[in-house]
Order: sequence, then structure tokens, then C-alpha cells
Amino acid sequence: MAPWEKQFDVEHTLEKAMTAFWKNGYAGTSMQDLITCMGIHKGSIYATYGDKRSLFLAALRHYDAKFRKDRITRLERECLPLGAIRAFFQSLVDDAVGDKTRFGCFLTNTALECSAHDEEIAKIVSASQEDFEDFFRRMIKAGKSTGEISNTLSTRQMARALLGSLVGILVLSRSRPEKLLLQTIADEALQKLV
Amino acid sequence: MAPWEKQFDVEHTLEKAMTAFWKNGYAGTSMQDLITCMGIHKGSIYATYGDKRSLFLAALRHYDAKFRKDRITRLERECLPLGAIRAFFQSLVDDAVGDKTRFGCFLTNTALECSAHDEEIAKIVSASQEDFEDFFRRMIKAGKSTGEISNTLSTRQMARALLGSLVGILVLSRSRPEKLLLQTIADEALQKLV
DNA sequence: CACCATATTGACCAATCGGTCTACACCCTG
DNA sequence: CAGGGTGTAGACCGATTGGTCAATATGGTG
Repeated sequence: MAPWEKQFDVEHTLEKAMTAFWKNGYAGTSMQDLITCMGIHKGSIYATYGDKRSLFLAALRHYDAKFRKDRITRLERECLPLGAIRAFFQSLVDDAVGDKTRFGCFLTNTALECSAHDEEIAKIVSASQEDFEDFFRRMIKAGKSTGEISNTLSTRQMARALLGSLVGILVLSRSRPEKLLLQTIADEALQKLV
Repeated sequence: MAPWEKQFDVEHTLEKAMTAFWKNGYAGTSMQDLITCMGIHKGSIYATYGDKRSLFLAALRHYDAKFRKDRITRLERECLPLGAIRAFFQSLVDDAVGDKTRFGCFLTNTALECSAHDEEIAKIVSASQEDFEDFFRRMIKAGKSTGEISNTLSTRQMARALLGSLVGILVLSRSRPEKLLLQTIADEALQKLV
């Protein structure tokens, strides 16, 4: 292989790092862990991604783009407003219960671990939360105009309540991944819309 | 001072440790940090509390007893059912907004950091969450019998929904401590009860 | 007054932390 | 085919990690 081509796939190894950080957090993942799970040498990591924090930021941004934005975009394109919200919450519950590894949500995990003492990370996390809120607001607004969604509450109130339940489910899916619990919270959150 | 009396207050230094773990998490708090903030020497820590993880467990249990159980007990004693739930959520919002340090909730922070890979810790955390749920169920049941709380939903459903919103507020209070956001989530959660 | 049980203290430990740097293998370019 | 720029490989760095231990100080008890 030519010396100016990397012997590894930059995105593939980034995903490996993402999984490690997702599972064990920033402080809970050592460079040695990363070397092992990424399968490349220390020098290559530093040359490609910079230091540990930079790699973490890249992993977090990758997760945000691939696991959150893509999901929202697809739902918004393929479903009707209320259906999009429904499908979103249902996939949350199903993923949490099916996922025996108990990863939860990388962004939410990071919110608690790092937001208080790292502003750049906090910005990514809170931006993703605001983006979720905006997604809910768009769907609610559209749903109201078609009559799918009730007009009794303000769009903003509904969206915030949904965000609250969303985050609640994401946390509980890591500490109490019981289908009935999560499903009930999701159902009750959706109940307010109709 | 007599050699069999400690020169420090065991509970007081435990609270110092609790604050450190609460703020920075388990992995994010080093023994050196603990020595500094507790103000006693390494040997005294190990002799009194055992190793780092044991100290963490003690701190977590102390938080659980002092910040959660006591709070619930007092509310339950001093308030009417619906009022207890209302007062509880209001204090959550007020604390989060007033608390410029953005600590969030020690138990919830720990749920995300440790539950996936430490069963003993996971048990404490999930037990506290179940205890919250039980508190809600007791209050809802009592409130229904006095007519304060509506009978349209099952007690269990209501309690789970409240738990979801509770956890959501606890997380968002660390990443987005905005009064309006948290207040709306709390208000909407309570709305379902009447 | 000698002894003993305990708490304090800081030196000390191996292991690991995040990060750097040099030696080498490679193959395109001049 | 010599030179150069790149990526790989792993030795190496000082600092810090969690944790142990022996020396010392203390003051009640026999």
C-alpha cells in the first residue's frame, strides 16, 4: 500500500472509538482502550484525530450526525407529522429494550458527564437537544394544521414536554431497561398530542 | 486529642467527597481531588472508608438518604397528596435554576456513568428510581380517593409518566438550566394528574 | 510507668495515564 | 535510481493513577 494512503478506514475506526466512548464515557475510556478497540497504533490516532479530547469531539459529532440528524431527517421525510413523532418514540423504546448492551444515548450520557466543565461539548449536546425540540415543534405545528394533533396546548409547550419525556426515556433505558416502564412513559407523552 | 478519636468528622468529610463525586463523577474524581477537598490524608480515607469505590458507594448512599429519602418523607408528612407532588416538582425546577453550579442529581448522573458496568451501583440507582415511582403511586392513590387527582388514568401509568418527566428535568437541568424549559416540562407533567 | 490500641502522616509502590518522538517501510516523483 | 514525504510501529516520557506501609504521636489502662 502506498505510504500516503492510510491502512485503515478513518470513518470505521472513528465509529469504533465512538462506541467505546458511548459505552464508557470520556474519562472511563483510556487511550489504551481506544488503541485496542480501534485496532490501530497510538501514533496513527494522534496523527489522524489529534488528542483524546479531539477524538471524543469527532466521535460525538459523528454520533450526532449519524444517529440523530439522519434519524430525524428520515422520519420527517417518510412519515406524516404525528406518525413521525410516534415512530420516533417507538423506535426509542424498541432500541432500548432490544439493546442488551445498555448504551443509552451517547449525547445524553455526555450531557451529564461533561457539560458542566467543558463548554464546547456542552454546546454540541444542548444544540442537539434544541434540535430535537425544533423537530417536535415542526411536527406538532404541521400536525395541528392537518388536525392530527390537538390544538388545546401551545406548540412550544407540547414540544418541551416531549423533550422531557424523551430525555427521561434515554436515561432510564440505561438504568432500568424495562419495556413496560419505557413504553408507558412514551405512550403517556404521546397522549398529550391527540 | 485521644488517639482513638478521629480528628475529623466522618460524616462531614463524607459530604465533601459526595460533592466532588456529584460534580465530577466517579472516574472524573481522583484520590488526590478527594484528599484535597476532604482535607484529610490518604491513609485516613482508606482506613475510614475503604478504597475509592467504597467511598463512592458511601457517598451515593448518603446522598440517597439525605437528598432523596428525607425530601420525600418530609413532603409526604407535610403536604396533601397532590400538593406533595406539586411541591416536589417545583423545588426541582427552583433548585436547578438557582444552582449555578449545575450539579444535577448525583443519582441520575451516576445512573449514566456507572449503571452499565457496575451492578451494585446500578442497584442503588434503580432502587432510588423505583422508590420515586412508589412515592408517586402512593400520592396519586391517596389523591384519587380524596378527588384531588383525576381517575381517568391508572395510578401506575401516571406514576411512570411522572418518573419519566422527573428524570428528564434532572438531566436537562445540567445541560440546559433554563427556567422556562424546566418549568414547562414540570407543568405539563402535573397537568395529567388533574 | 510500661504497654497497647488507634489515628496521623508522608514516603513509597507498580501500573497506567495522555502524549511525543525516532526509526523504519513504503512508493511516487524528479 | 536517489530523494522525499508519508504512514506505521513501538520505544519512551514525565505525570498521575489508586493503593500500601512503616514510623510516629497520643493518652487511657494495667
